[in-house]
Parts: sequence; C-alpha cells; structure tokens
Amino acid sequence: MDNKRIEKISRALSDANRITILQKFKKRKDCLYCSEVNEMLNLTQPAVSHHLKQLVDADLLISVKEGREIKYILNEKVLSEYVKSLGTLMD
Amino acid sequence: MDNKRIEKISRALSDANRITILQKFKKRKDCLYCSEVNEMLNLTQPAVSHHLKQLVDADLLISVKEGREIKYILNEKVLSEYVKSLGTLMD
DNA sequence: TTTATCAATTGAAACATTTAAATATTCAAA
DNA sequence: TTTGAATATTTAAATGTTTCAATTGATAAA
Repeated sequence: MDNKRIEKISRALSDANRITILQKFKKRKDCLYCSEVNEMLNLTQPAVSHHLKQLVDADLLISVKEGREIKYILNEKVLSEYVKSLGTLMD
Repeated sequence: MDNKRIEKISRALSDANRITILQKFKKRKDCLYCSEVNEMLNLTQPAVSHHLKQLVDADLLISVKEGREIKYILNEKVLSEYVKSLGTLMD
C-alpha cells in the first residue's frame, strides 16, 4: 500500500465520529444502514452523510444501494492491508 | 486504546511527509536525527519541526536531547497498540 | 564571551475540514 | 403521478492544518 493510500485512510480514521461508526460494525452483525448511523451519532444528517462519504472514499466502507436505503459494509480487506502496512514499520 | 488516542495517532499518520519520516526508521537503524529529517524532506526547517512535533505529540516518536541535537526514536509500543486497536475492528 | 549551529516558536497566507441549514435527488408507496 | 422518506449536495461559517519567512532560544566551539 503506497503512502498516498495510507495518508487517505489515516485521515479517514482521524475523527472520533468515524471511529465510532466503524466500531458499530462489531455489535451490529456485519452491516449498518445509514439511518442507524444517524440515530447513533448526535449529528445532523448531512454531517453523517459527510463522514460516511469519507469512509467510503477511503475504501474502508462499501456502500450498497437497497431501494431508497443505503447499506454499508466494512471493507475488512482494505482495513487489514492498512494495518499490515503500518506493521511493516516495526519489522 | 480509547478513541481519542486513535484519532490523534491517525491524524499524525495522515500526512505523506510524516509517513515518510516513520519509514526512514527502517533504513537507518533505530533512530533519526532532526537534521537527517531536514535533509531527506524537501521542506523548510520549521515545517519539519512541525511534523516531528505532531509525531511526538501522538507518542509515535520519542525525542531525546543530545547536546544541541535531537535524536528521535520510534515508539514501537504505541504504534503496535494502535495497530492492535484497529485490528479489533475486524475480529 | 562572542559566534555559529541546531531546533523551536511566532506570524501570516493558503488551503482543508467540520458542521448546520437549506435545498436537491432518488425511489417507494399511495 | 403525487407524496413522503432516505440520502446527497450546496453554501457558508468556524476551525484546523500546512507551509514559509523571520525570529528566538539553547548549546557547543572558537
């Protein structure tokens, strides 16, 4: 993973609200709906939309349109590649 | 590691210059001097000082004063705790 | 003690991020 | 086809980041 990707993912992770969103995937089984994120964060809907976009743009989340709802899936592959890249700093 | 720590470390990692700095620790044995960072980044000295401060404030680097030079040591413990925290998102 | 060197701080400019309010878009259901 | 619900986009304000130029502070060497 190149430095630009690491930079982008790190930036996506550099916000407490977005970290909270990612953590919710553990409790809810494997996916989250946009409206669920709206309920759990004390933010306006546009702000939540913005945060989800950051996570999708960084490829940490995959968005799937389902009718008029949007389902988000954690992209474990990208997250694990990111973690692995940081791990090489310590080898 | 709590979300505020994760946020802070992620922010420190969200800049290509700072990622480059951390990567240099692999080539140079285990420590880097401020002047070496100045040479390898195409930035002014105050800009480099700023980036190093971000990394130190996030506890990713430890700074040690040696006469009028400053030696930086990679804080592998903190980096590995960070990586571990992100890993729990996938368990 | 004066001078030179290494690094931090300050100030200012350019740019990016976060947020809320208002508006727009998309799609399902009536 | 109109209405309503879910989500995105735009705009604007507040705040934070990055950078350089200039300055300051500290320490070593002359």
